[in-house]
Amino acid sequence: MSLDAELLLDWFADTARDLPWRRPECTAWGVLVSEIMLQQTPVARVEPIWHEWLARWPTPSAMAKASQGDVVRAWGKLGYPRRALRLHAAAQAIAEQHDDVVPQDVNTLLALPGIGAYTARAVAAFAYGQKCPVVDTNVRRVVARAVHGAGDAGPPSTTKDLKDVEALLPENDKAAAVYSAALMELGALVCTARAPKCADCPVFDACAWQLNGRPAYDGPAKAVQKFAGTDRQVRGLLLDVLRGTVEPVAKARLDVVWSDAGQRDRCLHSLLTDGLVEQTREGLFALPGEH
DNA sequence: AAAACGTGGTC
DNA sequence: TGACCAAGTTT
Repeated sequence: MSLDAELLLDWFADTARDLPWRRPECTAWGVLVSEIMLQQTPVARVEPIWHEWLARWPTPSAMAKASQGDVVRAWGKLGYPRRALRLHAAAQAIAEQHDDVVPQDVNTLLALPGIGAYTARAVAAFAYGQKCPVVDTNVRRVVARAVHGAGDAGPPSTTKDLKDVEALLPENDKAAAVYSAALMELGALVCTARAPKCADCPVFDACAWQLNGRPAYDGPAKAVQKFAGTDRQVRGLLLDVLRGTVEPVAKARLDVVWSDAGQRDRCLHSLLTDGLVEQTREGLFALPGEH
């Protein structure tokens, strides 16, 4: 079972969103920044911040010169702010060890902080037009349905997932890279998690899920992430105070965001450990590297 | 290998 | 309204 590349490529050419990191003039650095920002964060929230970042830090070396605090503040409310710190560290590594050029090699990319199996291949494919399987949550869902005839993807298995997608890719490097983007776009726009728009699907006729009678997902239940009341929420509240000020603040300013002192202090400590917050000699708190 | 890690929109 | 979901990585 394989999906007709031409159908998907034609659909992509007609339907794909005009995203700034897909423009021909976008640099590899721009692609890398987009991929990090898009980890678990929707396109609509990434786009404006991406524009700000590329205008402010058009190259890895430009970002390498910024302070960690500047980067964390500019990250705003994209979420998972450790990504900002890791991207800053990656920028420094690229500037210092790779002549300010984003690496093309998957294994070299994998060695950079914050770059994992997905992002390394996304950069190789989308920034450099290489043929290599790019597997994200969209692609896993599309493959689970269209190829395996399941209702949804089961638990991830990097090795098997890469192999599944590798088998689908067209021979030609450039075509394979566009095909990878098309697979993701199909999952994002048509083959969605809830209420897939099968009537609009370019590979409807070849879809194993359709041919299989659209069975429901039968894999293990997916764990739902709680947020309210968790350390994640409290860390977010604490960091939000610091994002809003340039001057270091007294602990009392942080204490007001959460009533449970034990949880509050544990979270502040974890932020310090993560390097997202620093304490000044005077005992005040601030974003890192700005004082 | 499961769990931690932000934030906001949607149905 | 609250569960589910969003271009994952790290430990």
